[in-house]
This record gives sequence, structure tokens and C-alpha cells, in this order.
Amino acid sequence: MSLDHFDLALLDAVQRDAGISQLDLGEKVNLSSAAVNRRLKKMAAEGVIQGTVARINADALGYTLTVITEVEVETERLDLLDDMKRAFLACPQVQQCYYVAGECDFVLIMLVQNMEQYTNITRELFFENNNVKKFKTLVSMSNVKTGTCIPILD
Amino acid sequence: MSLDHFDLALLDAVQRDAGISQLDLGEKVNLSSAAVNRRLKKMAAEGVIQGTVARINADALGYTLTVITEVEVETERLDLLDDMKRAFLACPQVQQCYYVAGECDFVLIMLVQNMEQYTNITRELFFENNNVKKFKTLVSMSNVKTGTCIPILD
DNA sequence: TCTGAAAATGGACCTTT
DNA sequence: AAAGGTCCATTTTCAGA
Repeated sequence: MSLDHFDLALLDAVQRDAGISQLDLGEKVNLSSAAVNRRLKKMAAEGVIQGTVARINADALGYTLTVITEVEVETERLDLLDDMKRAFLACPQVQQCYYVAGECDFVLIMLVQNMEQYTNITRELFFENNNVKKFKTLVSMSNVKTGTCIPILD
Repeated sequence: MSLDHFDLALLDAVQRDAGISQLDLGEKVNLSSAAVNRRLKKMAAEGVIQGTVARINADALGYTLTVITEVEVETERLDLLDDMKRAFLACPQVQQCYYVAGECDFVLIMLVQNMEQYTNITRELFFENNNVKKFKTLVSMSNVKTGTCIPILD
């Protein structure tokens, strides 16, 4: 799918604020609201726009601790890796999980309410998994930047 | 602010899909659409709901490479750290940035179009900054899990 | 691009606890 | 008072001309 500069401007706007009306969007990018409607609809149908979500204040729900965990595996057997991926996916405290090349094999970003909760999760995910050789924990003192905005207008 | 089980159910629904109508939300949690409207409005005003954003398919825009960078600083002087945080915040390819305790000082999640772009950014952010002692790059082979869903209903 | 119908939002007002 | 429900006006979405 080809995206022109109107599409890019629309994407940039809605990835920052999906609440803005199509009328206001049209004003911002110089397009009628009907054109905005068509383009957004098309991009959603094509999967360029994957959906809209509300951003919730984690602190307000008691999730005040962000932890980054680097996991090193014992063997890279595919079925074992898949099992681990599944376990990470299923754990709601795991916000993000990357399978990486380098010294470690997985990097996890976790959001927990306190250290005790993190400890419990490490037991479940790492200590009770025979394929985890070791893991290293980095505690975030400050979440300098979070979000999922993609660079669009450069 | 105190959140009852209605609020929690609403938060859980809208953090997965903010497009759902207040009528459907009300059906899901057993509340009238007016009550849903009031509660959502209040939670937005109190900052529990920080906003709604569209999720964009990064691949569709050519951003196919996710890189995790661990940065070690020379000195922890506050003004120098603040300068670095500002630089990371201002770089659109930096999706997330955590200031951490441990072996390294910053962990960055970056989204780039290719290795060349990453190389250019490392020059700008790391090589040309005297306070960066060293940095380590981890390349993601698979983004197993991404998103920002907070665990609400457990 | 314009127009209009259908849907969604959000306020007013009344009732319940 | 605080919160829910119903009704209604306004706004928004979205398809057809």
C-alpha cells in the first residue's frame, strides 16, 4: 500500500491522539472530513492502523515499578524457545519481550506493583524453567520515555 | 482516586480497544451508556486515562528493525544526565528510555528503518557525547510482545 | 465535495440509596 | 450527597449522489 503525505500526516496525528475528530483532522491536514474518513478507514482495513487503545496511568493502579530483565537460555532448541515465548506472552506483567542476538537471548520489560511481585514472577518464569541458564535484573529509576510513537515526519 | 470494579472493567476494556462505543461498554460491564460516559470522563479528568492513541504498523512505514541499546555514562553528574535524557527524548527513533540502576545506566528501545540509520543515530547520540563511556547494542530478531497493557483483572 | 441518515456522545433531569 | 437511569440535543461518522 502506498501512503502519500496526507496519509502520513494523518497517521502522525492519530498516533499521538486518536480522540481528535475527523473534522479537526481535516483542518489540520487540509482535507475534507469525508476524505479523512475514507483514508482512515482504508488504512485500518489494510492493517496500517492496527487499532486504538487508551493509555492508562500505571501509577494510579499501583504499578510503580518497571524492571528490565535479560534472560540467557541454556539451549536454543526451537521448541524450548517457543515454550518460553508463550510463557512470556501469557504473563500480563510482561509488557514487552524481545528475542535478541547478542550476549543474552531475551529482553523483557516488566511492570510490577512491588519487588515482592517481581520476585514471585521470577520464580515462575525463570527459576522453574530448566532452559533458563541465568538472568540479570535492571531496575528502572526513571521511565524517561515511554510510548509507541513511530517516527513519521522527518 | 478510588476505582471500583466497574472502573477497572472499563479500563481493562479501553486499554485493549478504545474504539468500542460507550453503549457496548455499558453492556459489557452492566451499566448504562450514560454511567459509562460519566466514569470515563472522570477518569480522564483525574489522569487515570491519559489519552487514546492509534497503534500504527511500523513495518508498513519501513521501520523493520528494533534495537536495544545499553548505555554506560562517564559521570553521573545531574546536569549531564539531564542533557542526555533530553537528547534521548528528542530523538523520535527512541521509543523508550529507562534510567536504570545496575551495570549500565540507560536502556533504550529504538525503532529504525535499517542499520545505516541506527549507525547514524549512534554517532549523534553516543559518539558525539563526551559523557557516554560505552554502549552495547542488542538487535531484536523477533518482537515477541509489544504493547502497553497494564495488568488489571487478576 | 456535498448532503443526509445513522450512530455516538454527553448534558439535563429525575430516582434511588 | 453520590451515583444510576432515561430521554434528548448535539456532534460525529460514514455512505451515496
